[in-house]
Amino acid sequence: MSPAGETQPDPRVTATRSRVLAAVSSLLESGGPSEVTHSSVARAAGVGRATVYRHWPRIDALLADAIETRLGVNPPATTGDALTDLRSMLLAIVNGVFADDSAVFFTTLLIRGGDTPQMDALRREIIERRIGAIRSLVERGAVDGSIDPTLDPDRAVSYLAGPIMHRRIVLGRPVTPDFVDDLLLRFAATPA
Amino acid sequence: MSPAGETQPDPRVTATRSRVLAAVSSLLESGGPSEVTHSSVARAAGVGRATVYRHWPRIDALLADAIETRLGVNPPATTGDALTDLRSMLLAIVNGVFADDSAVFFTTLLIRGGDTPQMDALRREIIERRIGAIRSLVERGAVDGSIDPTLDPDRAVSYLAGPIMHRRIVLGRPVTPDFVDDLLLRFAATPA
DNA sequence: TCGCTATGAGACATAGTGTATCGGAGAGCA
DNA sequence: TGCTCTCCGATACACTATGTCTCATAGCGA
Repeated sequence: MSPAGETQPDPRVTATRSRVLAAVSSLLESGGPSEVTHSSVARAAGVGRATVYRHWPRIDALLADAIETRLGVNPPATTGDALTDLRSMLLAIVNGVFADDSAVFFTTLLIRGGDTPQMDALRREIIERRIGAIRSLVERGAVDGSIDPTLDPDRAVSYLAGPIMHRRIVLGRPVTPDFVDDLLLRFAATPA
Repeated sequence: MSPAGETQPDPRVTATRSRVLAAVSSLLESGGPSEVTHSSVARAAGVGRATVYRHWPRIDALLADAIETRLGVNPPATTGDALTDLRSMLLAIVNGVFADDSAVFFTTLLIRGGDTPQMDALRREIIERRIGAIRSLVERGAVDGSIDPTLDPDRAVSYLAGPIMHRRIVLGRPVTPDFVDDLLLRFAATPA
């Protein structure tokens, strides 16, 4: 018998779900959110159109699920001093949310964020998770002395994530570790 | 007779054009780019559907025109030293591209930027105009001594515009003059 | 093996899209 | 004022997309 209350999901369901979500990812990357429709997704996934409607009656939910599976994970590191941790945190963000093929997911989240409660909740959650992490590191750094104590944690978030986002999404140029280091040196590190 | 070669535009054309573009702006603000269709625009503008198709056979062109009329103007100031000018430039950007009711236009430009050559050209032009202005001010400031000479003009653009964009679009919080001042002090001003 | 559930295929009404046509109203000019 | 030309709105049309429903089939768990 399966563990009490925990029913094993039907492998057919998980199979179609992953096939569909993979198709959504692919469509989102190649053509943006406007290309993601029930029909196009069904065609791309090799799945019946009615099946897509069954699982995700609304497009928002479909987009939200696809975005979540892509941007959901975010492994923060907690070793060393706060500045070092902040550095690896920012690099993780660069290679995660702002990675070449993930940027569309993030901008979609931003622009479609207010469309539906589910989407809005996802937007808040994904953003807040990163914001909170940066914020607490800045606060810790003010104590252990590795980060400028006059830096307002609330603004620091924009100071640090903003330039990365701008360079990647507005300018469409790569964000190198050197960029992040210079950013930290100018903004966050304790002045000599 | 009208001036050689320059024919005065038909007032009917300019009238419908402005009515339609106003409707697009309104739809874009209230519901985002996905709400902007030939039908919805025609309905909102009180104009025949065929008329919209006549002027803008493609939606991209319609969006591009609406975005251009909104974000097209950008009055830069050139008095005082470079840092002062940079400050007023950033404040102009805050009250222009990133103003409450203009932010959608900018994000639309970002996400739909690659859709069509016209849209892409507009995106480049609008961004480059601001980028170029900031860049040249930073270069000037390195000479007149008001801006940190070790600041790479290329990166300065992201350092300055990024945080503003992040605070406004990602966090959805207001960008005050004080925010800009602190930003300039930390990033651009010559270290004491 | 057997019930149960998810799926694919298709039917269906409805709504939206893009194009073409046509009469009427307004602009420009003498 | 009267004339011509252009633009507009309305309508028709073929076509595609959307959302819902039904039903036979195949794979699942026991």
